[in-house]
Amino acid sequence: MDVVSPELNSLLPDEIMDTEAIEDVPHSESDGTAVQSQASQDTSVPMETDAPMQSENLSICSKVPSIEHTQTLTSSKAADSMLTISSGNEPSVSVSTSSTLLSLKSTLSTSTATTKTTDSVTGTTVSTGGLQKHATQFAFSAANHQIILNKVASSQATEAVKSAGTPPQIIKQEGQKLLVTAIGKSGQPIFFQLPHTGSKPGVSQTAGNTKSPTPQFKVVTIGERTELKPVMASSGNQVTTLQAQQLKTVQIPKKTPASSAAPIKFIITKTVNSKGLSPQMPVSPVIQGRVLTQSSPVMTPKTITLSEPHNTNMQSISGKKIAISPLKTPSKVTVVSVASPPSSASQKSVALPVGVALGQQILAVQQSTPGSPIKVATSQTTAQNIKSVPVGGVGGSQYKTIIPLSTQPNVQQIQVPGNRFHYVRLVTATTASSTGQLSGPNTSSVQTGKPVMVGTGAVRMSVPVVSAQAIKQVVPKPLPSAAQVVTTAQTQQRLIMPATPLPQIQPGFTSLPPGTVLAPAPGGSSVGYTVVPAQYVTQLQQPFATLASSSSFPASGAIQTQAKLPLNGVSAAETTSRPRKPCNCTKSQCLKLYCDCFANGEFCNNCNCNNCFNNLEHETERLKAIKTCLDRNPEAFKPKIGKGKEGESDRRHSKGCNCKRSGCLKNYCECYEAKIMCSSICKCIGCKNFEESPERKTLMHLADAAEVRVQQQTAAKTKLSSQISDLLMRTMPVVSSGGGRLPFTFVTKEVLEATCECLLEQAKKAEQSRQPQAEAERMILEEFGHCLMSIISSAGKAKADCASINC
DNA sequence: GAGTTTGAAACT
DNA sequence: CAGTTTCAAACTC
Repeated sequence: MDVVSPELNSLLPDEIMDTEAIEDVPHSESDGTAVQSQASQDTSVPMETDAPMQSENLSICSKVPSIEHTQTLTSSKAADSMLTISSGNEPSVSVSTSSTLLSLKSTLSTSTATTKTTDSVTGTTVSTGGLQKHATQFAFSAANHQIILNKVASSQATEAVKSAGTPPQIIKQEGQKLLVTAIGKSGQPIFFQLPHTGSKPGVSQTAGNTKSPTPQFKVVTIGERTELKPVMASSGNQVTTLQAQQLKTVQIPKKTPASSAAPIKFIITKTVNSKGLSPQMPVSPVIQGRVLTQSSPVMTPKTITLSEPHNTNMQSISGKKIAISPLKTPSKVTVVSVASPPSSASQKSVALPVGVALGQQILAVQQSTPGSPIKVATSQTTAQNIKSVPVGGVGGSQYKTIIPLSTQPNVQQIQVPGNRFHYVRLVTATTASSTGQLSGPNTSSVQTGKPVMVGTGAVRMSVPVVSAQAIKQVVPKPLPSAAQVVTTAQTQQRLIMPATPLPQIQPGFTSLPPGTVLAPAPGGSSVGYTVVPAQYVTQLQQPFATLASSSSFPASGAIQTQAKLPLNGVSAAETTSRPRKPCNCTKSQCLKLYCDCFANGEFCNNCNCNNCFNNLEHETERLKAIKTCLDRNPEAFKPKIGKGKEGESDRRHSKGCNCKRSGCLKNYCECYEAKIMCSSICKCIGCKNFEESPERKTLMHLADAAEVRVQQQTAAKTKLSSQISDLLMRTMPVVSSGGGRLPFTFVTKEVLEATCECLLEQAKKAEQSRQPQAEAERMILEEFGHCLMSIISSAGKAKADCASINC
């Protein structure tokens, strides 16, 4: 799910802000997508943070008739994290984790066979046994570093939990349950109850209901994060087989005690098997897991990923849109299933954004010191409007799901085709995971409540915004010496953002540049924010919608690791690679719009600038500069190339150029640079950048010709290189085989001179004997033949000698 | 790579 | 709002 704060929405380009495709859904049908913490009164709660929380309890309730379901959960252990999500009819997700180091890889297939997977590193075992297609629940338990994923009756699960001595937080979600209890160190089991039944609210699901709707989304983040993860849920009656395609993700970044325990990251994604698409086929969940990270012995962050492949065919959702109301009602989140046919319009998805608000409503996420459990309860009153709008006018339309920033803890970068700007969407793990399965073979629908991204893939996946400290650690250029980045083969750098309180600048947040994300500073709910450019996310190469926790967020410079989990079918490198010209600013400190990096809402990275302040180390100055620019021009950070008026070209410069000498046919001209023609709003002099301009045509023709020439040259080079390589490959065997050398290699200078002397001597001999010219030539040629034979003979002999030596 | 040109941004 | 200055990218040599 894409998230853009209401404030940022106002800054988004027209493409994004286009609300034509918005399908607004009445709030009454949103099934309680709102999520609000009890402490939501604190509007300054950071949107997201990886603050050094040792524990947290989250309760997200959707479709709760009354506040009674909104509870503040209390964790008895400092290291425990608990998140409870419940929707109206008691569908719920409850996750509680301890500091147990855990790596899990499991797969819950549709078959009844028992699957047991043991992680080779941690020995964590996940087994799924006796899974019945009709079973409504399975218990996912972990004890002593062992997670057992079983499909059990709800009662069994409850008993198991009780036996484990850890009262689980059970959130019933219509048609499914997800219950996770504390893992680990005390042997508490983890239970994931994922009932499939479409039973009525409050009714425990029973096995055998094969037609029950599949579990809805799940994004559960547990750990020491202060922000709450958005949870996508749907009401039971509206769950259809199409929704079975929903990807379900549960992220449980678990922060262990700072001493030696490693943070735990749970990433649980669940997607119904494609076979479940068939109405006749019972839908069975598939859970896949993998160990995402392994880090240093001191800190051993481990990630449990339970994922169910999501086989959503994005093609099928073309033309469908997730309607999200943009800014009108920021406190409302409505996710409309756009994939399903109108006939199945009954589908509803409930977005339960658990994300931390950015200076807005949303949950109050309290951060406690290590050892002090945090209690966070959220209600659904702060549902955010979400919209999906077509963006980009090139290469087909794309849709972006935008919801207020406040509801999403994760960011997802949006790249609009033809647009230099890069936007950050706050996305849930569910979103990220779902997009990762775009190529899936199935179906015609998109789960409700899921973000829909249709397009050519220009929409980039993102990385979660982590705590300010985390971001700061990996600030590319201004990286402080104390910063540490430790990565392993599967670890990921994390951002450490500064905790600089910036309350005085917060008013300016109402109009941040696009591509900027506010991240809360750790240590408090109202401390400050860090503006994180969208591009910065990719700079850090964190194309994963996973949230990691760390054991020590305090300024100690904790090492952060992030597991790599390719999303959207794109590898990390592919996802993160986005070429950008480095700036060369020398006087502006990269805090003025002269700097392209700054103008694009990006941090400078690998630039050639001097005295750069466009980084996290100078966040205060940067924010001030942003505010200054916005004061001067509220649209300063809007893309200059936007939609034109009716009947005009889709793309045109928003302000028009003012060229005087370039004829608008050089890159000095912003219109020309953007490969668009000047429009009526341009104030250029001597403009030649119009449709019928012969100069422009000539220039374009030359440019095309040059491009063709370059391509041809490249092809020629490639071909030549290939031929050379081929030739070498042919000759190499001759040379290398037997260790011999070709005869001609024996024709050295000395041999040549000797041969010539022989030939001359033969010529003298013929002359002295007064032989006819023909005879003389014959004698010389014969001598030449003798010489060649000698050379060949010598070569052969040397080869034989060499071979004998080698033997 | 240094110097020049250019036009947007910033400033007055 | 207009004129001027500043700035960095584009361009030229």
